[in-house]
This record gives sequence, C-alpha cells and structure tokens, in this order.
Amino acid sequence: MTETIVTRFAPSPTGFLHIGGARTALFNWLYARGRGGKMLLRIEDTDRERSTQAAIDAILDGLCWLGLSWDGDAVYQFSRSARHREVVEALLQAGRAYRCYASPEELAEMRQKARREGRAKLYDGRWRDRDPHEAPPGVQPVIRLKAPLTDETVIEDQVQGRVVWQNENLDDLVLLRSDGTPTYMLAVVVDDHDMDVTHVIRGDDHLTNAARQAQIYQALGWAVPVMAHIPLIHGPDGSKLSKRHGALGVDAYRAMGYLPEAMRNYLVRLGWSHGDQEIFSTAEMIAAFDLPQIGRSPARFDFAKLESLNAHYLRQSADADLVTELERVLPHVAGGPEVAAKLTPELRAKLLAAMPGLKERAKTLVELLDGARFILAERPLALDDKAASLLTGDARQLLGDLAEDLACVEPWSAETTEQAVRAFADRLGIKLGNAAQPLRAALTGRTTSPPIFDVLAVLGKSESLGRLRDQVAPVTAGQG
RNA sequence: GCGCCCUUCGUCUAGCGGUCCAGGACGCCGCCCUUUCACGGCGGAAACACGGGUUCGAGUCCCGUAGGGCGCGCCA
Repeated sequence: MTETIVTRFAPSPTGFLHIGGARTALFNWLYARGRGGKMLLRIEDTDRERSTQAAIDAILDGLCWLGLSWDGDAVYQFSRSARHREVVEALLQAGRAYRCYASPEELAEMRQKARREGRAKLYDGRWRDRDPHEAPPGVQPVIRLKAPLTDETVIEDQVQGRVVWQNENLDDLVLLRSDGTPTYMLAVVVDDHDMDVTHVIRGDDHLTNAARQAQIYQALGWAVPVMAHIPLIHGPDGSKLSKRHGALGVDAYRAMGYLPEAMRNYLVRLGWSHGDQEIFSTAEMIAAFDLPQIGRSPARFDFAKLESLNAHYLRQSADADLVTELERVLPHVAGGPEVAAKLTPELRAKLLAAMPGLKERAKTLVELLDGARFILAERPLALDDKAASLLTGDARQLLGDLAEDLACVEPWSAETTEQAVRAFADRLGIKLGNAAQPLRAALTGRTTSPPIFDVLAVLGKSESLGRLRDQVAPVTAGQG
C-alpha cells in the first residue's frame, strides 16, 4: 500500500489571488490529481493585521474560476494556534527551544554588527544557554529554536536539486512571539505535519525558509515532506512582476476576457514543459505533469502568448458555450452591463448564429463581444470613420440598387444572398469586393466583420434591408 | 554585506557528451487562400551570457567572471 499523495495550497489572505499564486495552486492540484492524491487548502491568516475576509473570498473565487478544487474544508491557520503553542511547549521541555529576552534595540545592534563583520548569522544566541533567572523583570520573552551550530542542513528539492546550508549561517529563529502567538515558520511545519502533507510545492521565495523549517522538523523528530520550490514569475523585463505587468488578481484576467482553460494551459507551460507539446487538455496536463520537468529559472509573463492560447480555446469552444460564457462575463467587463440589459432571446439567437464567424476573429471574450456589436446595435447604425469614408455618394447609390435586388431574395440565407450580390456585381461589371465592402459598412458600421453573407443571414431580411436603406443617399432636390 | 538559486532565438521552451551549422510554440516579416478582417497553408529572420578547464568530442560535466532573482523580521 503506497502512501497517499497530499499537496496543499497555502495562501496568506492579504490580497487577491495573483498569477504566481494561481500557478502554484495549479501545480499542486495537477500533482495531486495525477496521482490519486489530495490537494488541501490552508489559509495562512496568522497575520491578524493584514488578513481580510475580502481577500479570502477573492482567493476562493479565483480558485473556483480556474477550476482548481481542493479536498475537504479549508484550514484556517489562526484557529490552530493552541496546537502550535503546545508544540513549542514540548520543544521547550525537550530542551530544543529556549526563551530569549533580547530587546528590539539589542536585536538591531546585533544585526548591524553582524553585517559589519560580514557574517550571515544575525542573532548571536545570547540567551541560548543563559540562566533564565537572569531574565530582565517584566519582559515577555520570545521562544527561539535551539538550532544546530555545526554541520549542514540539506534539502533534496525536486526542482532545485540538492541545496546545502552550513548551519553556522542559520540563526535561532523565533517560534513563538512575546505575545504568545506562533510565527509562520512554526505554524507551517506543524500544520503540514498535522495535515499529513507529503509534498510541499511552493514558490522558490520559500527556499531559504525550507532550510529553517527542516531544522524545526528535525527538532520535532518529524519527517520532512518532499519539497519542490518552483521559480517565480517575472515581468516582461525580467524584474519583479508588477501590476502593470500582469501581477493582477485572477478576477482581472476574467474581466479581460480570458478563459480558465486558456489560463491553465498558459500557466502550466510557464516553467514546465512536456517535449514540444503546447496545447494541453486538462486531462492531458494531469497525466503529464511532474516535478522534475519544472525548470529552475524564472519565466517572464507574456500577454501575447496568453492571448494566442485564449484565441485557440475560443475557436475550439462550442458556440452555445460561448454565448453562455459571454453572458457570464458581461457583468464583469466594460460596457457589459448595458448589453446584458437588452439581451433578448431574439438577439441571443442571432448571437449564437453568428458565433462561428465571430469566434474566429476574437482573442478574448471582450473582443468577441466587440465583434458582436453589429448584432446588438440599433438602427440607424453609427459608422466608424473607415466605414463612413467608404460610403461615398456613389457607394450609397450602389447600395440603393443592391437593396432592390436583395428585396427580391427568397428564401433569405447566406447562399441566396451571395447569389444575388454576385449577380448584381456581374451585371454592373464590378468586382465583388466593390459591392461587398459598402454592404459591410452599411450592415455593421465597420470595414471588418465576419463574412458578409453570414452577416446578412444572421441579421435577417428586414433588419438587413432596413440598415441598407438607412445608408442610401437621400435624393437631393434641385440638383442639376 | 551574507546565504541560496538562475543564465539556449524578443518571450515560453526542447536538448539529459556525438544524431545540434540547435528543434517546437508565441510574436515579427513575406507569400498563398480570400468580399474585409481573421482562420488555415507555405517560407523567412532570430539563441547556446563570457572565460577557463575535463574529454577524441561540450548547449549538455567542472571552475571562475558578469548579469539577474530570492532570502536574511517577534510578515507570511
């Protein structure tokens, strides 16, 4: 019987679920799901000042949107502080921890001195072996780990390889603050242990923490879980990811019109690869994902590639699903709510009918919505600049004649209207494009759109003829 | 300052000592398709950070240098 794989995602609720956190969650999820294991969720809310319910909600929402489900109830770290204290007490009893009464001033002094002397260790261990009777009166001590002074601490990391620290460079970290609350370093170790976590997959900003945590495990006599520290995501310029670069909450990506499957595909390929494969269904990525194939260097965030992936999944989506998806994002995108308000069943049907031509031209749901504007627009249509300049007097004249031909078309479809327009162009001896472009301008208000005969079909006969006649130049009296 | 990590086309990456005058994808450029814009097809420009080793042979192993990142809290 092999041990069940247990991973966990452990965000601190001090902000939204950003792109790096989303990828960490994805990796944990994939690793567990691919091995019949579990992914747990732990909210690291021990920082009472900065943790908020809004952030918790945003993180949970973000995970749900991305389709990353966790097993069991979320564990709130703060609620476990009694257990954390209990562990520290045991450490104290066992002589693996001690009370330290150093004041903030002393600590600052020590750090300054260490730096000056080029030493890595900042705390000098002055209370490590000191008689507690010498404790200054009225001072609440912190409790520090009695870390090993010699030898080395080693992490066999699944991504970073074997990483070694000399213990002389690691100082005695604080386990319990003077107010009796546990520190993150202690809480993580105790919780991961109590939750039976077998694999810790997290950002490599925690790599140094891993060494200190390993020392805590060691003092407790607990087995260290398998570690995998994945490189951070950087901005396009290689520096830290800033808001301008995409360090946004996943809700922002939803608002920009990205599909969760595209996000997952983009994120999984950021720092991980499987030969030359670029496109992964969820099942495929679950099957293929593993730790050793994760690269060790940070990847830069690239909107262009995300967009192209999104365009791929947009094209691949079923038309009806896209209409549904469009309705779902409407409340979240600019100009969306107004559209949602006037979306009648009739318009919805037109949207569905136009979807094959629409989805091929959009990279995001926002662009998809924009492409669909001509369906939602009301007569008389507003023309954009290019469309307006296309509709010269001659063109309007031509549209009038063409409208007459089209009025006779029955039944009304892409095929029959195409026949009519082609015949019209032939009769006038003009190229099809010379009829099609003014038609497009009149029907959509733009110079680009899905195939014009599809537009005609989607709009229907009366709406199409109405829009055409709106643009026909009125006969001006007294001319000539 | 100290510790740790990283370095293949602009970007994501393949490559696990010879099959690499370095492959794929996005982006870019050109051509084809075409009623527009897309999609699609075809083609092109574009990279092993630098310097030393090891080896018959190095993108692949070792050591330096340079550059970048992360960490160094009674934050997480």
